[in-house]
Amino acid sequence: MSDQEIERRKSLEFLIQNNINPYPAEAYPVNVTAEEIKNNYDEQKNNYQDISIAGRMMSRRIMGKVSFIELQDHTGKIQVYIKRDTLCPGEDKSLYNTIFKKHFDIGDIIGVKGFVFITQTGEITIHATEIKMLAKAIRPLPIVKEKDGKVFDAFTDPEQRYRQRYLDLILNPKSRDVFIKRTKIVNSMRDFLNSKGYLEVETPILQPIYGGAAARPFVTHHNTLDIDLYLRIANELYLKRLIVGGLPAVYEFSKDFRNEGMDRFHNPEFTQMELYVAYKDYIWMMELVEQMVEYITKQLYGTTKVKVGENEIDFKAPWKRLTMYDAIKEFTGIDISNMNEDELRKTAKTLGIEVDETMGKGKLIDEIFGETVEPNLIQPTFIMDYPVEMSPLAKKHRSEPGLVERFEVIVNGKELANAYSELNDPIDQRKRFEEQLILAKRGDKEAMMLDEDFLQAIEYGMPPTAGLGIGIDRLTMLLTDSHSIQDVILFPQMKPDRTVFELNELVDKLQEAGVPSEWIKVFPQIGIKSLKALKNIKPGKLHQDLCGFNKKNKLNLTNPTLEEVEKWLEDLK
RNA sequence: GACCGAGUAGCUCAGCUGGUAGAGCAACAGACUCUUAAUCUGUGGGUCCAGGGUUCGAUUCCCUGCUCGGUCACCA
Repeated sequence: MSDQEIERRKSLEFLIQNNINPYPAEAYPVNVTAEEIKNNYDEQKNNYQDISIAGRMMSRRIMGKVSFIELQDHTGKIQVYIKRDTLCPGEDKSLYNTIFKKHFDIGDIIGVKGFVFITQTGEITIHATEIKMLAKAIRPLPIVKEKDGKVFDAFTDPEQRYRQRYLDLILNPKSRDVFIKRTKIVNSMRDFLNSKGYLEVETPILQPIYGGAAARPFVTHHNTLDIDLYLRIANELYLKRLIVGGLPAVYEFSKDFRNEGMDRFHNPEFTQMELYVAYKDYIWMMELVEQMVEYITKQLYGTTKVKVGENEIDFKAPWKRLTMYDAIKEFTGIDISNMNEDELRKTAKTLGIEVDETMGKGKLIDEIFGETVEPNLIQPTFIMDYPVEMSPLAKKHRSEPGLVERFEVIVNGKELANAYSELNDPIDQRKRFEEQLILAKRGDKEAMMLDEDFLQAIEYGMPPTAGLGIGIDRLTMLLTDSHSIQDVILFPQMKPDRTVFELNELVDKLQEAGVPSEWIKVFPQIGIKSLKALKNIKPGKLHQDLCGFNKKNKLNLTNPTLEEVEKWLEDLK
């Protein structure tokens, strides 16, 4: 424990001994927020003269008989003026002199009652008539200072920001803002879809057969049924079953799981919104997508223009539409629409793209597109008509052989959404699944499984349907100008910290060996933080270290005997 | 998965060619009744990520590991 933590625990004790509950149970009535005061206070009107507010004390300037603190609630910070003789009108000044000055700390959650005024330096401030401890913080908060919009000692370490998101939310208003925006984005998307009468549904996350996308799944096990289940990689096949069932339009905000690499665009669990509408096609869906995203952007910013990195992106509909072949032609000058596999391979090579013999026609086209076109599409663009080999769930193109009716939305060089005229021909669908099975046998770990139950469903007849998947994380990244997916997911996946794991393991073993808990706490402090460290230590040295630490730090613990220490080590083996 | 970079006080970071560490803020003691990165005086605080090696001696050099970041690869 650091000196500061020890000090705070002492303060905690002091409060308790002076009949001040550091964690009171009763509600604290709040009648105003920092933002409301700052926006609406008017010296002439003399409003906000009886306010009650609660929040976290973020900084403190003590000037003898007067102090200023910054109180932060969910809307922002406001300054509070604490004057000894206002707070303690009587003889007893201990609330100010002792309780507040000595035993309140930065990070404590407090309640303040008082009236608003403007200081000599012109800052809207609450003059406190009452302060109350609502929750004592016994761990010091990182200190961030600010002057004229410049931030000093900013809390920016990505590891801490993601592992301890609560600190990020307390200390970085921008981060808090991103997550508020994320919810607004989801809400306006839901409003948009509901206004059209579409039905929001829930489908299984645990699936006996995973499908609907090309990806490796997470596997889990159901004990009672004694079967393996997969965390869904998509919900497409379930939503389509609902279309078979006669629901005309269904959608779901779907947490999906993919057991693949992680980088700034990929988190193992992520969110997609999938939508299926009967009797529509992908042409119709393009209009819906551009309208929906335009609507969301307007709701969020009041404009369709958003700055993303160096670029200003305009989401105003309609968006540019290009077929995949035309897009490649536009960016390379090469028309690949009539090329066979060999010619495609040659073309790829001349463009400096690495190819190998296992790549089929579809894969080659995708590689060429990914290298030459995708990164260059900054403004929202529909890329239409993909090779059939890459899209086992999309309907064959109405006029172009070898292609399917599929589009992707590319924004800022990245895919944002993916949509098809859905394949509803059960014979063709079975054939496509079978082709996937062949790929799987050849070792493609992402090939789709044959879903017999799904095939059965569409054999009963599925109306022609347009389907869409849109990445909520990616959309949020775009609309909040976030560099990494971890900035738009509250608790992104992180590798567990090995040292924490080892420490827990050690504590468990020490408990088993009957070491008293007050002594267990000492072990890490004398440098023993893992079982490995304990194995190499001699009982005599351990005994010396423990007793020495006790004496040096005046813990006043009863020293164990050497025999006891020997027995602990014995029991650990 | 490959390569590169980072890990030092509660926080943000210095620390030269190896001699066991510094600053600001925070903390503690004191002064101060309108300050605002408050100020002024004084004090305490660190297995320099972990393990191993080279060395008389390692925070520093080398190797391995852990965690994070970046780039690329894989991947929607």
